[in-house]
This record gives sequence, structure tokens and C-alpha cells, in this order.
Amino acid sequence: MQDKKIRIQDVAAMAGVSVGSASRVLNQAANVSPDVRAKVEHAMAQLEYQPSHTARALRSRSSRTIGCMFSDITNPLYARAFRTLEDAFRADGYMLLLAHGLNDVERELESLRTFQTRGMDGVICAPGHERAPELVALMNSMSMPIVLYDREMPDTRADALLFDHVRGMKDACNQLFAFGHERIALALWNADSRPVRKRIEGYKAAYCAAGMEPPDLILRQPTPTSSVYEDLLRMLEGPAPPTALIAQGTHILVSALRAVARTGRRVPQDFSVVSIGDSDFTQTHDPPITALRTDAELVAAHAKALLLDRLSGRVQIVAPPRTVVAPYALIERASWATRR
Amino acid sequence: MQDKKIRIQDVAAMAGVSVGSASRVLNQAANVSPDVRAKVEHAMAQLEYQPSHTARALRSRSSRTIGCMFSDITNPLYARAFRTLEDAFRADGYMLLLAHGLNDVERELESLRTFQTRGMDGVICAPGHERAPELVALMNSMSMPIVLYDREMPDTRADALLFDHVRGMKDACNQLFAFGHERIALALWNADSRPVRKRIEGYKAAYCAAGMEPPDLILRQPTPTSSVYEDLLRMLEGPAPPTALIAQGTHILVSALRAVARTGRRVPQDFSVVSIGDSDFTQTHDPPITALRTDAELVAAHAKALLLDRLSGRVQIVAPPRTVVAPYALIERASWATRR
DNA sequence: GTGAAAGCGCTAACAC
DNA sequence: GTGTTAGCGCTTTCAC
Repeated sequence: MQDKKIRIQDVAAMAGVSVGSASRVLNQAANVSPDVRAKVEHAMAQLEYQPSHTARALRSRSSRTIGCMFSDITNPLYARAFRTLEDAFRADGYMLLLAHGLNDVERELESLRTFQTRGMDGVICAPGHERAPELVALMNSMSMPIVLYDREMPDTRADALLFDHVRGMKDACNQLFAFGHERIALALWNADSRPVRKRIEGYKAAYCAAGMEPPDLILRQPTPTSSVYEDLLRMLEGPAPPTALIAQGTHILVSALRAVARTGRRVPQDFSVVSIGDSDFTQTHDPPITALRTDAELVAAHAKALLLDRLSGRVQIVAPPRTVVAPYALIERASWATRR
Repeated sequence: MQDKKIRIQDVAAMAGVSVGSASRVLNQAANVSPDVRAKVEHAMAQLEYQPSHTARALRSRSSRTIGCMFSDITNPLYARAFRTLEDAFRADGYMLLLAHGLNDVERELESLRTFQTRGMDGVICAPGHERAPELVALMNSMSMPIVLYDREMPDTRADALLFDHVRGMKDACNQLFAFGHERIALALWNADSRPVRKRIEGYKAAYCAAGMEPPDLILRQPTPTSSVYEDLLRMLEGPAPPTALIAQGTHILVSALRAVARTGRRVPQDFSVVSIGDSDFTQTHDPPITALRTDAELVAAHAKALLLDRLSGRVQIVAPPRTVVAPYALIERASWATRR
């Protein structure tokens, strides 16, 4: 335990200046003489002064804290997002409060209200339901800037960071078409969320653009951690099996690979595989798996910029919503090949 | 945006009572007449009053916020821990600030200092180095209760939540011994952290208790996401190969399974496998994998109790450190069998 | 450039 | 049981 709580007055007293001057030094204000600055800084160091963040927040109306709400941090996608966000914001002295929405509107509302009450400077969130009216109403009533993480809520004033799922899916499909694959299975989580919607959109668009009818090869799982094993196995043993698969997320991918192996097919000789999302698993698998990958650092930088633009006044709080689109890169590895 | 900021004075005025009474209602104080309570609550609802968390924190010296510091939230173990912790604390109106330590002492120090500055009511953390003197010194200088998450830092005043790795490893080894396996490989992350130390301790203790010399079958990986593929393959193709494996974490497990499959061994007929840590992967794998599992909810409840005991005064802030040991359960599945 | 003083929104101590 | 008042520790006018 430390001896006693040092206040800014103690610093000012020791430095022989006023509280105001000490405050100005603390806040890196411009109009401070080098002499005063030196004295104050010395006193601060001497006393091991630790300013009260709470008092500063109350007076300056800025908590330097960002509220984050994702459905579930055990989803590796969100864990990665959060980690890079924390890195990015930490550099500017911000910290992140993390809440779980669990795709439950009530819980999401509660979390967002807490962010409001606690005076978050900004919010980054990915609500489970983009059309929930209570959510839209609450978000529009909140006083801080909001960035949506891969969600479209056109009735809100929130900025959005969107992944280019359509482009990514088209790229993957087109290359598979070029390899001679015309029956591509698609394994996804069965949610009515933007990522899933847009991936299916891109998948169908790719087929249409190639002059083909999109086949009935979409597998939708109840949760992101479901097993696609049984369904894919049935499909592979059916009359018109796919010759390639695009799968979202590690769990679905792993169980899909098991099903493929079970039928005696080898990757990539007999069957091509593409992962939506890159991970240690895709990279270290044998063979390494071709993946659609996003640049988490870049995404975090975008999210931070969207928020800080508004916080700094570079962009008016009331200015219309802005959108940043983040691309997918197609990382080509050994899990796909020309159809034999 | 909402029209204007409602303060507690507005509520009091509308209810026709003093701010003191309004505050008492807000804080669920006992000595408030039902009449006043009703009037205040009505006014609050009417005005959609949202109390300023910052002002309450400043005045009451409690932020109702817990600082969490784990090495990396992308580690599924910590993601799961954080999720259950957030659940547990949310029920009591606490929120969690999450920082990454990345096993970097400088960064850990910075995070902990921030927790102090920001007036966290408590801290839950798992520093990468249990003996770093600066860390010990800083933790002892901090004014809020601290709970260590599976770390032993005897020179600090922090409470600790410890997993019973030794017991867990002994249980797994003993059953494998009973199955006739005498050469058990152990694949771990190569850190000098409590979990790894204790697992090796339990492994060796099990061998000694069974009257055997611990074999030289421990594989240590540079990171928790490394591949153990090459090393295990070499071991399996060597002169005295293991007949069973205990592996820590999904990544190491996945690459180990690949190596086993590569040598033509089948699980469990030719080779038994145990996972340290249970996950969707171990449960949905074919065959399902025997796992050492902890009860995340129970662990979170323990951590919360350790902290809240001190915050509520049930346990003195200065009372000596306490320790809670969380057991591992051995979930027996089809990935192990009698040696043939 | 610096000091004095007001007050951010609330709780707690003390009257009554 | 309720009202009044003094701060929590800091930033921010506003004089000078």
C-alpha cells in the first residue's frame, strides 16, 4: 500500500506554483514557461504523483475509455479484433471496456446503456440484430460516436467498418472456377448477420457472373462452433457431390476436413478447400489451407480513425455516417488445385 | 442525441424532495419513506435520468470496475475466463477493463499502473513472470485487492486462484498406466509459468509414485500456437516411441494428431490421446477426445468472491493472502484405450 | 504566463 | 426520515 494519496495541490505546493499551473503541465498545455514546467515535473516525479483519472474524467467530460460490445470474445474473430483494437487505442491513452452481447437484444441494450452511463468517449459494437428497433432507438439517443463492426444499421447515425465479403467470395469462387471446379460447397454459420448475408451474396454473384446457376450446396450451421461433419458427409456421398469447399471459421473447417478425409478424398488432389478467415490452424495444417484473410491491424486503425475523427472534432459529431470498407486478401496455399 | 443532461437535482426538483433524498433512493438506502421513494422513482423514469457514473465514482471512491490483465485474449483459455468473469461481475453491476500483458513486463507494469490511476476497485491478472521484482513492487504498492489467475507470487499480498494441475496430471497418467501405457509423451508450451511447471511436476510425480522413472518424452513448444508435428513425428518414428500423449491446447493437439495419423497409428487402437483443456474441438473430434477440464463458471465465481470479500470488508484489505484451488475433472472419452 | 475561484454531478456527514 | 452543505480531485474560465 502506498503511504498517502497525492493530490495535484500537493504537487503545486511542492513546486511553489498554483494548482492551475500544475494542471497545465499535466495536460501538456502550450502556455507554460519552461521554468514552471520543470519545477512541476520534478515535484510530480518526487511525489510519484498519480493523477485521479476519475476526477479528470468528471471535469473534462472525457473518460478516455471506449466501450466494446461483441457477441462473444471466445469467438476467435472477435478476440483478434479486440486485441488489435486495444493495441491501437492504448497508444493514445484510451482503454477498452469489453461487454458481451451474446446476440441477445436485452443484454445488448443493457450493455449500451451502461456505456452511456459510464461516459464512454466512443463505442465499437457488433449487435446481433441490425433491425431491432429498441437497439436503433437507443443508439440514436446515445451521445458518443459509435462505430459498427461489420454491421449495417442504416437507421442509425453510426459510422461503420465493413468487410468486403462480396469481393472476397467472388475472388475465391473465380479462382476455383478457373481450376475447373463448378460445384463449390459453402459452409457457414446460419445467422442473419451481415457477414453471412454478404458471403452468400458474393457466392451467388460469382456463379451468375460466370453464367452458371448457383448450386444447392450451401450448408448452414446453427452456431459458429457446430460440426458440419454429418451434413457434408451426406453431400459428399450424394449423387452430385461438390469438388471444392469454402468454409467459415476454424470449427466448421475442422469438421469439414474430417468429413472429406472420411470419404477417402485427399486435399488438394481430390478436393479443394478454402477457409474464410486465416488462423494458425490454416497456416500449420497439412496441407496449408488457402484462406481469405483480413488485416486486423489495418481494421483496428480504421475503427480508431472513425472514432477519433469525431472525438477530435475533425468530423462533426452530427456529420452523416461514414463507411470504411476493409478488403479481404486471398492467401493462396496448397489446399486447392486444378480439378483432375 | 438526447435533449439535455438530466442531473440528480432535476430529479429532486421534479419529485419535490432534496437531492439527498434523491441520492438515497438512487443508492437503495434503507431509511427512505415509501412515499418519497415512489415520487423520486417516478421522476427518474419520467426524466429518463441516467446518473453519472463518473461523478458517483469520484465521490464514493468506487468505480465498480475491475481491471483484467491476461497475456492475450486470443488465447481461448483466457477468452473463456474473461467471458465467465464478465458474466459473474455484471450481475453485481461491475464492468471489466481488459488489458493485454503479452508476457512483456514493461507492458504489464504500464497496464497495472493504469488500473491504479483509473481507480479500479479490484484487479484480476496473470502476469507472465512471477518473479519480476518491479511487478512485485508495483503490485504491493497498489491500493486495491488483486487476484492472481493461476500464478504464484508469494512476495505479494495478492490472493490467488490456482488450478490443480498436479492432481489433474496424476489422474490422467494413472489411468493411462492402468491401461498399460508406460511411455506417455507430454506436449506443452515452453514457458516458465505455473501451469507448465505444475503439469510437469504432476507428470513426474505420477511416474515416481508408480515406481517408474519419468521417461524423456516431454515436448516443449516455443509458443502456445506452435506445431508439435515435426518433433512428435520424430519421436514416434524413433526407437522407443510413446504409446500415449497428453497435449496442452488446441493447436498443439491438432498438430500432434496429424503426426500420429501420419505414422499410420489409429486413435485409440494404436495410440491414446488426452487433452489438457476441453473445447468444442475435443468434443466434436472423431473420436471424441478425453480431456482434463475446469469449470469456468466455478472459477469465475471464486475469483469474484476473493475480490468482493475484500471490497465488502468481509475480509480485511490487509488480511494475509488467500488461495483457492480449482480442480480438474477428467472427462473420459473414446480417444484412449487399453494398450494392445 | 500565472493565480484564484468556480464547479463537473454526485455522496456522505451532519443537522433537524 | 429528510434537508443542507461540504467536498471528491481535477480542469477551466477569468482576471491580472
